[in-house]
Amino acid sequence: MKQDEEDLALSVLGSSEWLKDYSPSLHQQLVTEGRIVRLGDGEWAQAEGDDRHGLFIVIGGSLHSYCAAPGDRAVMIGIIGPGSVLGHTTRYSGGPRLVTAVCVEPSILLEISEAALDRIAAGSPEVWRAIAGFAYGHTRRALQMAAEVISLKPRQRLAARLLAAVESGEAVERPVFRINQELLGEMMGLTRKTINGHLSAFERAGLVRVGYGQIELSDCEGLRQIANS
Amino acid sequence: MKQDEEDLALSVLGSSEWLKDYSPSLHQQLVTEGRIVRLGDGEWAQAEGDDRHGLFIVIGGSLHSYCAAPGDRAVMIGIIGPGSVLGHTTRYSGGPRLVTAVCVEPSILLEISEAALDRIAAGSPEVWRAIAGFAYGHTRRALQMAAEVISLKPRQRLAARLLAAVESGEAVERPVFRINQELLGEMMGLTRKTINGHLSAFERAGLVRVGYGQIELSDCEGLRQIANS
DNA sequence: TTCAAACTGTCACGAAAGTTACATTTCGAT
DNA sequence: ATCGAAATGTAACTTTCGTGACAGTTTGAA
Repeated sequence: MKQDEEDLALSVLGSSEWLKDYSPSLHQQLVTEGRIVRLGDGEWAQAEGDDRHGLFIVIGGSLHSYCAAPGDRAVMIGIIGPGSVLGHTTRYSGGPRLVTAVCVEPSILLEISEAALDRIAAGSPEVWRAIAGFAYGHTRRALQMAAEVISLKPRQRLAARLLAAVESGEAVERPVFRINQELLGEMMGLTRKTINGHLSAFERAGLVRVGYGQIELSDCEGLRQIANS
Repeated sequence: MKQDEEDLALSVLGSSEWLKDYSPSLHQQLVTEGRIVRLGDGEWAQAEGDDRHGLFIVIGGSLHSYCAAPGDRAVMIGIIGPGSVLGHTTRYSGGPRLVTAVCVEPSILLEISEAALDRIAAGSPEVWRAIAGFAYGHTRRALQMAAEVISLKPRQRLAARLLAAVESGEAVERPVFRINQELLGEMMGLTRKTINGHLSAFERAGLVRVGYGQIELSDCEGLRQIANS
C-alpha cells in the first residue's frame, strides 16, 4: 500500500550516501513532493521524448544504465541500486538525454519533477546543495572510469573494475559480484573471450573464484596489486 | 593592478557557460569573496596537502588537468581555459584529490574557498544550484569520454576526440587544434605511433592537415562519419 | 526428471596496437 | 645563420585482442 512505499522511501533516503547528512525534513519533503513510480522488468526509467525531466531516486530494485556514444552505440555504464540517483534536470544538462536506464527487475523509483524541486527549494534551498553533492559523486565515478579505461590495459582494468564494483556494496570478507561474463565484457569494451581468459588466469592465481553468473573475490589485495601493476 | 583583474574576472564569469544565466550580483559576490591567484608556467593549481579545498575558476591562461588512476598513473584528461571551473569542495568528493591541474602558461585563477562559498550561500543560496550546474557539465563530459573509450576503436575515437576538442571553441570553417601527437596519444591512451599512423591516413583521405604541433580539421563531416562508423 | 535456455571454457586465425629504435623536419633562440 | 631542442615520419618484431565457431556445464521451469 501507499504508506508502506513512502516509509520505505523515507528509510532509503535517510540511509543513502548523498542525503544522510541532511535534515529528515528534507527527506520528508522529497517524499511528499515526489511521486512513487513502479516499473516492471525491461521498462525504461528514462525514455527519450517523455516529459520526465526531474530526478529519479531508486528506492528498490535494480537498473542498468547506458550512455550514448557516437555511431548509435549504447555503452552500459553501470548497475544502479537503492539510494542511487538518476539525475537529469534538463535545465542544466541540455541536449539529448545522456543516460538511459532500464530496469532489470521490478523496481520502485521516487520521481522528483523539476516543478517539485522548485517547490522544495522555496522552503529548503539546501536541496540544491544536496544535488550538487550527488552530481559531484557522479563526476568522480565517471572520471575514475574514464581514467581507468584510458590508462590501464585490459587485465589491470578488469581487476580494478571488479574491486570498484564490490566496494560500493557492504564490506565483507569475500565479496561476490553477480554478473555474467558477457555483460561484464560489454561494460568494459572487451569481448567475453578476453574477460574469460583473464578471469581464468585470476582463478589459477587464487585471486577469484568464478561461478555461474557470479564472481567471488577471494583476494582483494592481490587484485589491487594487479590493478596497480 | 588589482582592479583590472577583478574587472577581467567579472567579465569572464559573466560570459562563462555555467554562470551566464545567473544574476550579476552573484558574479560580483564571487569576485568579492574570492581571491585572485596568479600562477606561473608549471605551477600546480591544486597541490596535494595544501588547504585549498574550494573552487578555482580560470580567469586567464591555460591548464592541463590530470586524473589519478590505479598504480600511481596520471592520465591527462583535458585542457582547461578561461571560464572553466576546477571544483573540489572536499565536503563532497572526499578521499584523495581526484584531479590535479598544472599551468602550461602563466595563468590567473579566482579561488573560492569553502568558507567563502558558505558566506555567499548565506545570502545567495542559488550558488549551490550553479555549482550543481557545472558539476552536471563535468559529469556529462566525463561520461562521454568514458563511453567513447569503451565503445570506439582507436581510429574512430581519434576522430571523435578531434571533433570534441574543436567543438568547445568558436565555430570556424577549418578549426585548428594545437597539440602535439605525443600529448594527444597520452590523453587517449594510445602511443604516438598509433596516433601518427591514423593521422597520416586521415591526411591522405583529405580530412585533416597535419602541421608542426597542430592539426587542422578540413573536413569535419568526413571525420564525423569515421567517428560514427 | 527432463529439457531448453543461458552461461562458461576453448580453439585457430587474422588484425591491430605496443615496443624500441632511428632518421628527418621544424622551430626558435642566440 | 646556425645550432640544439622538440616534433614528426618510419621500420621490424612481439604481444594481445577480436572473430567465429563449437562443446561442455549449470540453472530453473515444465
